[in-house]
Amino acid sequence: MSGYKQSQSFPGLRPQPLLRVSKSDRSRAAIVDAALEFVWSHPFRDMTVSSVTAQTGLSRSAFYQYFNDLHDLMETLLNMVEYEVFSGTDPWFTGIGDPVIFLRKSLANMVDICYRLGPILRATNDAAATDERLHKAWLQYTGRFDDAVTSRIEADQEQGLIGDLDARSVAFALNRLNLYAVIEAFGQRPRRQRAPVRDASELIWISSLYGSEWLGKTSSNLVRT
Amino acid sequence: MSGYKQSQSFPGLRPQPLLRVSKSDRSRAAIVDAALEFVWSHPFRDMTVSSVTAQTGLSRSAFYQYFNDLHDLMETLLNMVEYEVFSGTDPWFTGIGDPVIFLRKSLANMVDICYRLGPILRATNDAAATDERLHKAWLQYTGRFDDAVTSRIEADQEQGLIGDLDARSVAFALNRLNLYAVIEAFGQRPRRQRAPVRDASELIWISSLYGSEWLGKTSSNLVRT
DNA sequence: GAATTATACTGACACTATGTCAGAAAGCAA
DNA sequence: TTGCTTTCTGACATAGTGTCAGTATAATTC
Repeated sequence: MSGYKQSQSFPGLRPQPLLRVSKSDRSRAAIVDAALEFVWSHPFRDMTVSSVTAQTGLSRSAFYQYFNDLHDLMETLLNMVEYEVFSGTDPWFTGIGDPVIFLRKSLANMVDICYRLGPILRATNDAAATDERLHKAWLQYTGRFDDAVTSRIEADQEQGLIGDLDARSVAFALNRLNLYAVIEAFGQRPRRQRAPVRDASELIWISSLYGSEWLGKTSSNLVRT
Repeated sequence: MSGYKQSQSFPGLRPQPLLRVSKSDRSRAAIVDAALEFVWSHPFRDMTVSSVTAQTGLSRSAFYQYFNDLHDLMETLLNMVEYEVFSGTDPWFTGIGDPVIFLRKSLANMVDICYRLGPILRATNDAAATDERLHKAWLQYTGRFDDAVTSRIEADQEQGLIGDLDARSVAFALNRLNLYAVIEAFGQRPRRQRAPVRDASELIWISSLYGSEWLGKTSSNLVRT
């Protein structure tokens, strides 16, 4: 579904298949590393094929052995980010029990992960503005999030925990809040602190979904920095 | 402040100075019109200097008489949008009385205006990803909004209408919600309906600022489509 | 470990879009 | 018409892209 390649096949007896990396694998990884390095300290608009390959010792044209273009490379980074963020937000999506606790946990994880990956998220978003294919991939990424949040809201509505609201529209709006708040807060210098971003997210998600009376109630087991 | 040029000077007796437009003025306006036309039906990434001037009968190089580059042109569009959106959201920023009513009004206006200007907003945002100067202009634009919302929240906190929350962080988060929800919902095809977007914004802003108990109370005087 | 095959890589090329500039054309005043 | 100013254009240099024929390096086989 995500095109994210796990070292899936592992045919038993072959010796150390995970360490047996071809030159091709190493070059490709070097390019990805160089891209990660690059977006950490430069905006995407300054990225060129030369600037990436220069970090690897490869010639510019070697790049095209592994990726169709820069946007293709950025799609790889996007898939990495998506995997991480989805893992981190799992608690609320799948947790059983007091949903406010799980929501807090998911939001806190999301903020932490995006703090770590902020520049990548920002770069992939910027890159999506200049490429049709990557833009579609970005929409799919955000769309999957919208789906997951919508489902969770609808499930809680059936339990009577969330009132009568348009789950899809609210999920869409809340996700845009999170996504672009973290991109702007953590994706460029000077990077903001995590706590205020997280707290604002919590406040807004909880009060608009479960009602403002839930706000202070279940936070005792969470560490505030 | 906004660089938005009004026909400012009007030295009394000179005949019809408003109609006395130089050729230069007309050419410049033609380029702006062509850009507006363009972004309505194409993504910004497909915009080139040729594609814009072709609509005007001018040669490509004439463009540089009026703008430094495409991003300079887009900054003009951004200033137009900013002016409109700021005007529309004025009620909540300056209104005296029940703030929830004014907030509703401002959000509804904002959604209507952004529905009308969605493609322009989207194009300027996309363009900002590829130009340092325009990116800064964009940050200033959003920053002015953050300031205005923060002030209003703090004022209402002094009145005891809004509880103890970090005004700046919450303003930042809520503004990102609005901004990117309308960009995505109205800036590209297929465009979404306005009502669900507006209702979701209302729900989230009101419940997180004033508390969810305000939700249904003051909506009787507002038309729902 | 030499021979053979397959893979990875490179430099040169054609192409697109940009921004500049000297000079041509058009507008305007007297 | 003349002369002056504003507006516009075609030609040029530049930067980055993506391709390809051919070379170098790695992997495999004996």
